[in-house]
Amino acid sequence: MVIKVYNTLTHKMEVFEPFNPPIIRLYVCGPTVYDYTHVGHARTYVAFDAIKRFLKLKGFETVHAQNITDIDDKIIDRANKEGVSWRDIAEIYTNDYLEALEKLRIEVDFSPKATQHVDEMIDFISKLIEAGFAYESHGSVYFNVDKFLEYGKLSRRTKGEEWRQEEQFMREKRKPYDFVLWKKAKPGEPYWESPWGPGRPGWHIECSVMSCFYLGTKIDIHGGGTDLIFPHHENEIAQSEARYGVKPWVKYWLHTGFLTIKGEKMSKSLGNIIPLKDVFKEHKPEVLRLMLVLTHYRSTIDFSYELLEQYERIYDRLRSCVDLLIRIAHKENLNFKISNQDLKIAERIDEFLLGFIKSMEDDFNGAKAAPYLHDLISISYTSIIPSGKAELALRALNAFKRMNQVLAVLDDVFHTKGFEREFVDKLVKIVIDVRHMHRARGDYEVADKIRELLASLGIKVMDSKDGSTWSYV
RNA sequence: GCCGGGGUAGCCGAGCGGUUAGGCGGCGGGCUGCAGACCCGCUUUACAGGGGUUCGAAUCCCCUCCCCGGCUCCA
Repeated sequence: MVIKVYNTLTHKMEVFEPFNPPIIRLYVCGPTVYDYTHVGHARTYVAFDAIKRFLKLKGFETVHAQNITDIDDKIIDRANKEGVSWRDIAEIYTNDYLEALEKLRIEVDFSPKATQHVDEMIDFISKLIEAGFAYESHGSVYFNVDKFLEYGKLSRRTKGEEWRQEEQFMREKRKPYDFVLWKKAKPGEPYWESPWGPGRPGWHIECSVMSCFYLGTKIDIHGGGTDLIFPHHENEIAQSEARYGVKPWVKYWLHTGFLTIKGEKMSKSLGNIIPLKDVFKEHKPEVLRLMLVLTHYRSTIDFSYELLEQYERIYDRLRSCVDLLIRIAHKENLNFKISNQDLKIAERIDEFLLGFIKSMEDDFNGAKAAPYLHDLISISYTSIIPSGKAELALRALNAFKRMNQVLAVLDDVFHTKGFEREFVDKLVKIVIDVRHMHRARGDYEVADKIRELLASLGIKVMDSKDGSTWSYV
């Protein structure tokens, strides 16, 4: 089955055909580390992580690079304001970012830092000057946009007036829309030595340099938030295609929709930025991740804690369901005797898995895939768990595992070691049995106390006429 | 102003020419010592407004209204 993707470059849905299958080279524009990572960042990074995980599920091999911009005007400004070195600022927020990736189960193969690739950037810029695509002026270097005839093809801006950028350097630039590749250092600013004197790299150049350095000049997917289309990605294309003469340098440009707060974009001036560390105080990272993966990556998400709490319930239901299935699957009554009715259930499980995968094949549409996850949960509760049949539980678990390759919110449930799980099972069963003795004799005070104590360990006990079941909260 | 993305039942949100997607919430019921979880039923034949094309439109075309984003830095 083919995968379809929406390409910002062509504004169309296209059949996904990587340059050199089964390898897929993926570059995602990472953060400038001058402040805490926020939910908007998470949206983009989780979206691309899910896309990558889905491609892996489909049998592709992926190489994923996501840069860290650790030198930039904003970092310098912040350092000056706080009276600390720019390196300290970069380090604090780099750590915050890496921690966020880990919590959200985002796996990146390369996290290159701009400051570690300054030599390559200087070389890249020199080559652009040699080829006539860039010029030195007053100790800075600018890209000569007029020389790159296809400028504007990604953002579909055709008029020069729409390209204005970095206007404060108008005295040095030939055209208002030329952009800086190398920025001359002012006194007191951090700098690196270069053929044009002390300075630091411009913002756009690092992504061109690092993506080509780690992934080569034929990149399958390049992504980021929609706000990066212009000027950042437009400039990256100009730099890279001018430098290497390759076309297209990137085959598929993918952009994530915004995450807004009460309908408005997060911004410093509105003061509505929600840092991840705040979200994680009360909510599990997996809940946020589940919400983000089950929303289409291009649509706007109007974030609210109420919305997140909806997914919290879904997450709890999912977890309990899988947990119960695992316990059934571990029973020793496997005989693979399956009735016709069981077979029908098994077929439906397969249908749900297939539906999930097909939905993801359609431009990684997590929102379209979500109902199949719900169907799988539902059939587990209505048919599989009550039946207590390990054969069916195993089949459902297999489907959940596949879905989880993309979702990545159940890793801890699946990774609990067999022995450990068995031991905990037996231990909890003993406690529950003891509680039953109290219940049988009507001593509900002790029974409730036991239930309460188990709950404090994250173990939820549920009584029914067939005895008690339990699961992790 | 220009360029994008949208407006779908209380809320979130798929579908994008023909089988009442799904979830969340609410209400009622079942189960239960209580509670929770879970199950069943209802809320649900909804698609901004107007016109057109069609045997048939939430889906295509035209007009209007409204919301959000981008157009110096931003995931």
